[in-house]
Amino acid sequence: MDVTRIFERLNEAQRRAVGAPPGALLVLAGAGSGKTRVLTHRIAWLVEAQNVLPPRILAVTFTNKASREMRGRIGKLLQASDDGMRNLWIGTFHGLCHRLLRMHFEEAGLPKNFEILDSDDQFRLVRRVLREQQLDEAYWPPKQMQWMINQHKEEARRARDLPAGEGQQQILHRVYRAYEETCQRLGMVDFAELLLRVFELFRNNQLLREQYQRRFEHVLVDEFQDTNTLQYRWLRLLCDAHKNIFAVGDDDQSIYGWRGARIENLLGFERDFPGAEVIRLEQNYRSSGNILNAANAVIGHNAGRLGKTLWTDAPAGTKVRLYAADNEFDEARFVVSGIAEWVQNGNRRDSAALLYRSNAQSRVFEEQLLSEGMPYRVYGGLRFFERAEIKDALAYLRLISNRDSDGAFERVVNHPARGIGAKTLETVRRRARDQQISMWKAAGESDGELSARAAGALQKFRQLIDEMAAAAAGMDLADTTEEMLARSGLLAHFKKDRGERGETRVENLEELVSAARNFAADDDEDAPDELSQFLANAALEAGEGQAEEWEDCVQLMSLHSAKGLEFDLVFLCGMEEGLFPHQRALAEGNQLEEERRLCYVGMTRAMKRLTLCHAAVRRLHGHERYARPSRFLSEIPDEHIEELRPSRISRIAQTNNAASHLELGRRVLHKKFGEGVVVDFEGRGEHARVRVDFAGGESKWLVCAYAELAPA
DNA sequence: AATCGGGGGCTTTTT
DNA sequence: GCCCCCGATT
Repeated sequence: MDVTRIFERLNEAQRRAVGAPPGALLVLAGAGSGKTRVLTHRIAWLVEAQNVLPPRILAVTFTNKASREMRGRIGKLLQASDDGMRNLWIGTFHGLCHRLLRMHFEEAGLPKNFEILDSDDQFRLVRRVLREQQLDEAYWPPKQMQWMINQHKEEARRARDLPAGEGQQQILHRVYRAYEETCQRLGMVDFAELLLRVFELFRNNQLLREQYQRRFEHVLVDEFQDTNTLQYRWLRLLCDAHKNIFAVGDDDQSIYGWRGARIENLLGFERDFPGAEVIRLEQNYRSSGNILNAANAVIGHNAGRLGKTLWTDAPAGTKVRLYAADNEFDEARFVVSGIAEWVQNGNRRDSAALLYRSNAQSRVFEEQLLSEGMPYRVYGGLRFFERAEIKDALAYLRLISNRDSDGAFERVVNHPARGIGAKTLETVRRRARDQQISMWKAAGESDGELSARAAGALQKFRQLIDEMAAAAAGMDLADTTEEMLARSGLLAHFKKDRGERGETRVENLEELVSAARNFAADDDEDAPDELSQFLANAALEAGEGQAEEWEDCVQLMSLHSAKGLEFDLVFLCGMEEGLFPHQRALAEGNQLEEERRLCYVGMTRAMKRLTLCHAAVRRLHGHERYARPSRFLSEIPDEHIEELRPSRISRIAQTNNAASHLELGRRVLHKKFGEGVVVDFEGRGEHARVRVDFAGGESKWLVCAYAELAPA
């Protein structure tokens, strides 16, 4: 056991964290401070220096990607065999809960073959429940109902825990209750349910709780600032006996408040775990000095931080560049030419990233990149297992695996078309509802209510699925998938769709076959069959946004997607008030700090060069908008900034002292014309003129020196 | 059953 | 202004 090997590549703070005595420990890990390194080394230290057995350790992450990466790094560190690593539980909250529920489905009150609903499946089920409850979707938007249900679940509230309520409340609760009942009846588990079930299981079952509290003697959590209420309660329950929790997070990088993440979990850690130690990792190994200091200055404007100041040994490097574009096209031209130059200087394209606040901004950049012939990759959008054709194929597989899967039945019973129309389905649906049976079973009953043709079509469909299932029994997963694609007519359906869209869909379906071929199922004796595992995996891990792209590409993504990544060259675009910080965040009032954290996250992605851009004019929602530069820009001290082109906006002020309050987008008041907005300017000194769009619809050029424009 | 067009909406995302 | 969804139309 060579403990020095574990410590030798760590700095002082990292060592303190890795070698801390058991107990509650909060590691505040700044951007680029070696967070994953500390987590992985902590586990190595527990195993090698403390002789903790790997099955005694539980490590929780948020994304599959993070858990894969951690598993890989620990494997290398421990030089453990695959078998040794299998005993080490590393996974996402949802993945771990799924595993626990598979093992304890009975105690959790679930059928053995329970199915996982992804967000889309859940949405469809909610919509179905609404229809069954005779509620008008226009008044009760399924999206909002879904949100409401998840909200309750994340606070560990069941429908039965809610007061009866009145009016709207009463109906909401009725929907929630009906949704719960339907899920239970059909053996469906949505994402939040995975966690809630295990939480309730541990809470209500003392034996099991104590068993797992003993088993997982050491609990480690990554991205702790992203935990929601339920996840945090889940963790506390699990650690209740020993309080050995090693939580790593960064309050400054909390950017998911809008989806339930509670930064309070991090801020209140010392209160919830009395005697907890807090260690700060403040040495940054990523960015050069100017970039880091600029980012520090921005985040310094947030109140209510736990407090941390990152520093670096690295040289100051180039200053943060600031470009004031005329409009979004100018911005795109500037950015793309900057990347072209970077590439000409011998750098890789994929070391350059283009970051923005909202995905819609990517379009202009894409057009420019396309016209310059520069390969790029846009992150975001639908992921592999979320694509319609893939979900269609999965629905067939789900039916093969479980005939009672109503969601799957509804999705493909008439897709491709086989003469089973809306009327027939309505009858089947009603029958299923009345008798509390699945649609599959309802479709199999012949009570003479349906026309012979409709009944025949349903029988044919049932026969098709049965045949596919029978064939599947003697085949492996990939062959089953291939057979299903052929027999169902799905592949043929998309093949006759000429054009690019159909082509991509066929490619995706073919890709699904290779995904099935490469799928490594768990072959424990108590593991579910291969197909069930594949389906669960598809729900829990939606896969990459695009088929793996090996070409060296410029990276385009939202600021949120960029978290956790790093690039030599970063362009942070669209830094305008209203866009970033976003209008909706400003309107909500308390969300400015999260926007600022997002800015901090974006800036700290850059290793060598960071360029910030804003445009004076931007077309947004069909209107030209004149926006002031983001307040975040003015929060960066001048000493770290190099202005590549003075802003047109500040030029108005520079060229005309008398009109220094004038800038594009500013509301002004004119004695005669009333209130308006400054939309353009020209000239300098006493000749400076501005164009003002007045509220009455008139647009006028006014000479600043005479017009006496007052701020509105 | 596919296609057209009107209407609404329009921040960020993982599981 | 663009995109997606839904309903109506062929």
